Amino acid sequence: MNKGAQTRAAILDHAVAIAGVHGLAGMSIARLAGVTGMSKSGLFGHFGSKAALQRAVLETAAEQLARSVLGPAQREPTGEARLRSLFSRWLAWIDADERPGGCPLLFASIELAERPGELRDFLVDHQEIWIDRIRQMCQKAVAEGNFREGLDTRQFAFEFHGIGLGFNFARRFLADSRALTHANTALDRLIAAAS
Amino acid sequence: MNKGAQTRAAILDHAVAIAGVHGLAGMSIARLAGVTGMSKSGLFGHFGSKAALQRAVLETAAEQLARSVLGPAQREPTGEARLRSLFSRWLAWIDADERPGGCPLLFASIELAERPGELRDFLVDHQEIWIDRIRQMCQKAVAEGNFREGLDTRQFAFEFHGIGLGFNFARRFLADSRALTHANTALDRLIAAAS
DNA sequence: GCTAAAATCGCACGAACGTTCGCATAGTTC
DNA sequence: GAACTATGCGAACGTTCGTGCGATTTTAGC
Repeated sequence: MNKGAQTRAAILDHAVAIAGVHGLAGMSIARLAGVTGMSKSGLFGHFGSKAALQRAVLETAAEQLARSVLGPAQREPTGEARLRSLFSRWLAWIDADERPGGCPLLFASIELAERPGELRDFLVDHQEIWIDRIRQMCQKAVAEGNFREGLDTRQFAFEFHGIGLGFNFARRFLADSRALTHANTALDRLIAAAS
Repeated sequence: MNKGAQTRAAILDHAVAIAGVHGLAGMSIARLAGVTGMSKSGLFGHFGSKAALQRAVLETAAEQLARSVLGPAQREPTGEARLRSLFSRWLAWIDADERPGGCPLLFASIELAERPGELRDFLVDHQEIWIDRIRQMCQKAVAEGNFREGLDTRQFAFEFHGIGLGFNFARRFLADSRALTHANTALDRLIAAAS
């Protein structure tokens, strides 16, 4: 890896963390330069614009999510087991200490919900794909007989997603120690109703 | 009402809307002055600091929520009916056109999740009370025999809240037309399991 | 080890930010 | 209507924002 690419990756690691705390808009180049030990202009040169930096942050976060949540889950056996694996890895990703603010993509989605533009489009695409992945896994569980025939898989994905959002809120904002138990219980109930 | 209080209220109405789109940090005094037709300094004088303005915005939003969601629900008969009323009014509040960005308190909670301070404390208090209200209504439904004895009311409140978050996300961010149906189905399932 | 390219820096810019101030005007009270 | 206060404005402050540019250092290929 080039020196440039190397530096760029290091910058983005810090940037994801900052964006998780202060949001994409609150992630200023001066602050980012401070924590990376670079000059503003030196850092800026890697991206060319603030928007490009924000875009790179979202792409980095999406890659990290794919690598540490979706990827491992897809190596599990299909059906209910894979769904459960995805769920627990997703919660762990949200709760990870090294990434303050929980899931940066969730934060950015709320932040940009009413602000049309390239960044928002990227996020909508990502989140729609994410929810559809859940639906597909659910569909697979139906096909394999884990879940009952005729199950509304879209409804399942909606509720699955809602539990994750509730966990993100309870854990990161309210610092509720019971959040994990509640989320797991909710998933058990969801799966039981689907079986 | 004084001229001052009147103007202040008008400012805050606009401020809640702007905060719902751009967040508390992105709600600049210049922008707010623009939509209210005032000068920056004239507007600023009503609050004395940006932080005080932000605080007033949160208090205004909390009052609006209490007036249009919690209050009416508490005039319904207790038990399951009141919970259902609270739920549908909550969804309507999230989906209201005149308040872009959904629930401004939800947005602010995510925004300030990792930024300790007076504003965050206010929000944590508010959200804990909100979730506890759900729990209390659930408890009442148990006492009245709508719900089964021994029901975990905290768990119920967690799931109830998660459905609302899922609806907020699907409706405001993904613009999913099926969100309302999904949320209502999820609530039915939650209540059926509690009965 | 030389050289071209890439990376980084210091510096400066215009714009927007929150905030302050003195002054005019509008509202309220008698 | 006079006296007083509350309200609002315009101009300016110092700071921070994203961005551009020329100079300088570091890296990579021969």
